[in-house]
Amino acid sequence: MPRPISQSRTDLVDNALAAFWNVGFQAISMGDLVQETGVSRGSIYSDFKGKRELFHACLARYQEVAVTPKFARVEAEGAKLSEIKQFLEDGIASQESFDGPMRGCLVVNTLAQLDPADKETKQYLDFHTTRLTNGFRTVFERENALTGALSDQDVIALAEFTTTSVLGLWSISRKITDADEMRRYADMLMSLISAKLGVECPT
Amino acid sequence: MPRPISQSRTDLVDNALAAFWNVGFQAISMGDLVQETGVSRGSIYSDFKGKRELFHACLARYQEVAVTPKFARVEAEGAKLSEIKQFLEDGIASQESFDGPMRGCLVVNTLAQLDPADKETKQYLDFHTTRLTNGFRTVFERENALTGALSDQDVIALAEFTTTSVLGLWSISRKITDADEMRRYADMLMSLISAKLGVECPT
DNA sequence: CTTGTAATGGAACGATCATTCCAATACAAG
DNA sequence: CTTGTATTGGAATGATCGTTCCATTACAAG
Repeated sequence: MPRPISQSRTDLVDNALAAFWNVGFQAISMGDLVQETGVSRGSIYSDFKGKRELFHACLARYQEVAVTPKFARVEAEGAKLSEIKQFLEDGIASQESFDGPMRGCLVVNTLAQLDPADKETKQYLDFHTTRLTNGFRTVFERENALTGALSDQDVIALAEFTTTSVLGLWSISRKITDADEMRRYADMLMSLISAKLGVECPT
Repeated sequence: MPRPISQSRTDLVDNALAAFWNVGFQAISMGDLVQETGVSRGSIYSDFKGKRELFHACLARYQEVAVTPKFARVEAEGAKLSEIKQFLEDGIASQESFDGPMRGCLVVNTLAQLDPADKETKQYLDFHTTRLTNGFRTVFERENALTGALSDQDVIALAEFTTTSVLGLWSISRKITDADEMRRYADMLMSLISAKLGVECPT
């Protein structure tokens, strides 16, 4: 039965995002995508040039539906270390409650199978890491303004470190079944950052 | 010309390891593997049941040729924080001098595209992370014996954190072109660990 | 109702994949 | 030289892949 209910194309991207996230870009086929999204081959190819372009749309959408809801509080005016702690807890809780395989972070997963020649995909990954680092840095600058414990360079280095370290959390999350191990990681990260900044560790 | 010089099968695994590491398990084909290793299809399939089993042999070999040469000093009797610092610097220098695309760490790459149902491959990844955590933990215990700053639980948590954090370094290394950024990360990690343990940061 | 549009299900295509198979052949052992 | 074995290059297989194409059809606009 062709032409059922005309559905917004947001559905396509949202469902494709879930599929890419759960299974991986390389591992999932266009046939799978047709089934998972409920959108026909013809429609997918009329909206996107191919699998890769659809994936790019999903990477952009990932920021909206997965990153922003959790990270916006860190980017908010006046955010402090407790907002970073909450960001980590949100991510862990979200992974914990997700009914399915450990999917980790789409950006981290993509990073690991990125074709070095694929500059276009790389830009989406750069955006993500830059976003995290900027968010962390602004918070660290705000905290550091009170104590002046760190130089500007050190604040930036601490922000870059935090981003890298968080990527590690999502990397290893794909084989971790115990969310408490992730919480121990988050507590330790907060403890180390607080000590470096010379402020109280949020509880 | 069939049957040239009989080469040890170590060549097969070593060259296959390089191929898996550079290109990735999913992205590389058996045809590529035949070309990269110089071993015929028939021989590969007579030595290994298939692509997956060959990959497992490569994951095991990875420990010998990539991990042990760098991490053994951390696992050595009497190793201290300076050995961990050297381990990080070794990895960064190795990535820096490698002539080719940023390959990162084979274990981290595999983690990101691991089929959750593939318990067999998962064991090789578990081995790696356990190895790192144990190595870090032993060093931290040795350092902590001097100051007694941390509880046994905290020492373990710090070791787990360090492992996770290092995985993050190798994850992001695949898109980093500037080795100095990795060095800043390593310095910050050493600084944070030293502070937590209450000992001098190795220089 | 008529027309135009948008989306359908599914066939078709050429490429590539992992795997199997085998006749041909080089070398070691006798 | 003869035999046995290990390895070869390459054909063959059956499956799956991304992509293209299209007749069909539901719905909105007139």
